Amino acid sequence: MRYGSAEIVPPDRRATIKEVAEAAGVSRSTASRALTGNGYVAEGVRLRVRQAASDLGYVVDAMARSLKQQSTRSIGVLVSDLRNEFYANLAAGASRQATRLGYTTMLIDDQGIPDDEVAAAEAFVALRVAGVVATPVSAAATKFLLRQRIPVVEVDRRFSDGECDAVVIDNRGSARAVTRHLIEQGHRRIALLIDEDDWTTGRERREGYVDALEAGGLPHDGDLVVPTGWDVEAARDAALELLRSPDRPTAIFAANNVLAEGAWRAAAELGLSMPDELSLAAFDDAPWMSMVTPGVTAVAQDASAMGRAAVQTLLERIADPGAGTKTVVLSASVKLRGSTVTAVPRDVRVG
Amino acid sequence: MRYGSAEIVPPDRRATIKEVAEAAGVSRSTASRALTGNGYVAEGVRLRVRQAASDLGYVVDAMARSLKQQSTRSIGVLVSDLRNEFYANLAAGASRQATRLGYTTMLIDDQGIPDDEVAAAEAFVALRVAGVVATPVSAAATKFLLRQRIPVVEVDRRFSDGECDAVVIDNRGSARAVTRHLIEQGHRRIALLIDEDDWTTGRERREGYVDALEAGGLPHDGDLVVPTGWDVEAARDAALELLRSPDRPTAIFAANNVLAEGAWRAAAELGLSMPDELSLAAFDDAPWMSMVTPGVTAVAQDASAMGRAAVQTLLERIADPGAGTKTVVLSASVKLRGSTVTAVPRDVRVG
DNA sequence: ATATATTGTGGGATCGATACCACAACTCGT
DNA sequence: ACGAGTTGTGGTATCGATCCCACAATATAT
Repeated sequence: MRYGSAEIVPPDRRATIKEVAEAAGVSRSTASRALTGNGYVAEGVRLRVRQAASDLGYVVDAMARSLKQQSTRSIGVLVSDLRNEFYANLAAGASRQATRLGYTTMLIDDQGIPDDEVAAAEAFVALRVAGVVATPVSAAATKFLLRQRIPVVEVDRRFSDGECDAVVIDNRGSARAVTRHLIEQGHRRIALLIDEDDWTTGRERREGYVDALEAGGLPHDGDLVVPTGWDVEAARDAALELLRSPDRPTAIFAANNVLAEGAWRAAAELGLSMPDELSLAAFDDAPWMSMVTPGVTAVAQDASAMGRAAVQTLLERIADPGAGTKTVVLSASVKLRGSTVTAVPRDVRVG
Repeated sequence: MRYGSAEIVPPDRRATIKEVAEAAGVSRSTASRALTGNGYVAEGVRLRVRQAASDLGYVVDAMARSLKQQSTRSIGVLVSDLRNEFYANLAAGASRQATRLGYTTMLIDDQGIPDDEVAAAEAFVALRVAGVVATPVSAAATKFLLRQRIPVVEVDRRFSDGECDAVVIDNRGSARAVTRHLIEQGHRRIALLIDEDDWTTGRERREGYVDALEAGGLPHDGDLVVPTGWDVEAARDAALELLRSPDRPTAIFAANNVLAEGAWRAAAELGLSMPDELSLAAFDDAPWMSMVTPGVTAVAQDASAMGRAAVQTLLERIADPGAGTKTVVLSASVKLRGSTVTAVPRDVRVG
């Protein structure tokens, strides 16, 4: 872009609406109306202002705007670990939906650390976000946000039941369905590999597992519920110990994809062939589960859809702050694969 | 929290510094100094103000602050597809580093769409971010941001060479190393599965591939460079066709993890055993590559470290806008696995 | 005792955009 | 020709926090 022979150099200060107004020969009020479309402006003037704005490379200052308007078009998204694809997909779904609906997203990864979660909540308040979508790791952040009158939607798990909206899947029902499937395959000793009991996810998955055992008339053997750490190594170690014991289970139900990876590695290490020597089922489908041989039976949750639904719910709440809280329960499907069956039937849908 | 017998209800308006000042019996100026720590405040007064702020649940309005200060403590992160774990890890690394250094992150997923990328850039300008980290899909967004005097760090690939900082890995060298490895395994017909040539990533990986062929005295057969779409399906189809041809290659080098998945599925479908009937190597290590049997040889880039380095570079640039642009080249390692070798040696480091 | 630092506080302008209100110019019906 | 309505524009206060500057009060030096 050249004017005469001189290269255009951008000014060192950004243009303000005042400069746009002067360039167009109108007042700031008129310029504002021309650019935002709120209020009367003659067509010719509107064009002149638009042209001046574009010439000057004017971009509205969202700070000044939202300071005046006392509201922002941005939402906060708080997830526990972006490197875990479940959260990444959730964030992607939320972010895209927000963009689609004209909101910008402030994303914070709190690494599952409660203190960081509260710090993130404070940052969101400082930024005056219109609302927050969070996968909570404690009740503190949500409480803090709600006290500040900022709408919150809890996703995946609940810490503030009834106090805010939520988007979850039917953990209990899905866990029950998978466990029932294992029972139907003839298994009598089915272990549950689980990392926590404090979150609704862990608790409900465990309840579903117990439900199915009871419905199937199987004893609920406490030794078969194996608590473990949250990472692959811990899960692998726990699974190794479990599978080396004399009365080892014939099937393992891993409560999430990380634990499933640990179990898978343990089984591979011990040379146990699936599904005959050991069956494995997981909560949370992950790409590798359909890449390995045999594939791993898993409950597939659409994390991206959860993110979308959460943003949707949040914006409805923003539009109507007075409405009663609601919980959206999304369905999940069980992907049957070679780790539990020899002839693989088509997907089963639950929830 | 109860006072007397009445439940405390939060006020419907958020507290401002003026209210904090009044509660503490000081002026707004003093309250500001007490809270920010800029300027003189008597110790007793500081405590009184802090207490008042905490009682009122005061949280600073970042909008008002940055409007006055004409600067923000937030950066923009622009990635192409959060569902792709490469970008997710990159974003996680960037986000965490930013948080660590006292910045908040605005994350946008532009889905690899140039128009969305430019829209995202405009949103960043409106929000007056201090800088932007981006995996560019065209030159437009970066140019726009630079014209607005907003520092940009391009990550993974370059569109604005020399005009801004960048963080990349040694694509050419890594591709050369992998291809050389395949040649050393005795392969003479090595196909390159690649989805694009317009980005520095694709171009350099291809150059590295060609380098190695030439160095190994092999003919550079154009038919062995297979262009394909960017998704798994397209890659699988291309690989299927390639592997069904009468003079099929004995090795495939997939230019990224998505294409590798397509190739893997194609090989599985055709029942080709690895590494004897077919060898497969990939650029971009993904979790499934170490879960499957045999494992897939791959160039492992530390996406999280790239994100960290990008934020680091960005903040240095913000601190010293006048310095010459720099390009940070991170190293990558080649993970040798069963898809190319029978006895698996330890990792080879390149770059 | 007076001059000079030091310590501490408040007043008021400022950042950029918006939106209410007043008002001007013009159209139209009677 | 006059009042009522429509169309269009500008002046000004405002959002919340910061920070420069003036200035008061006290401490220290000469």
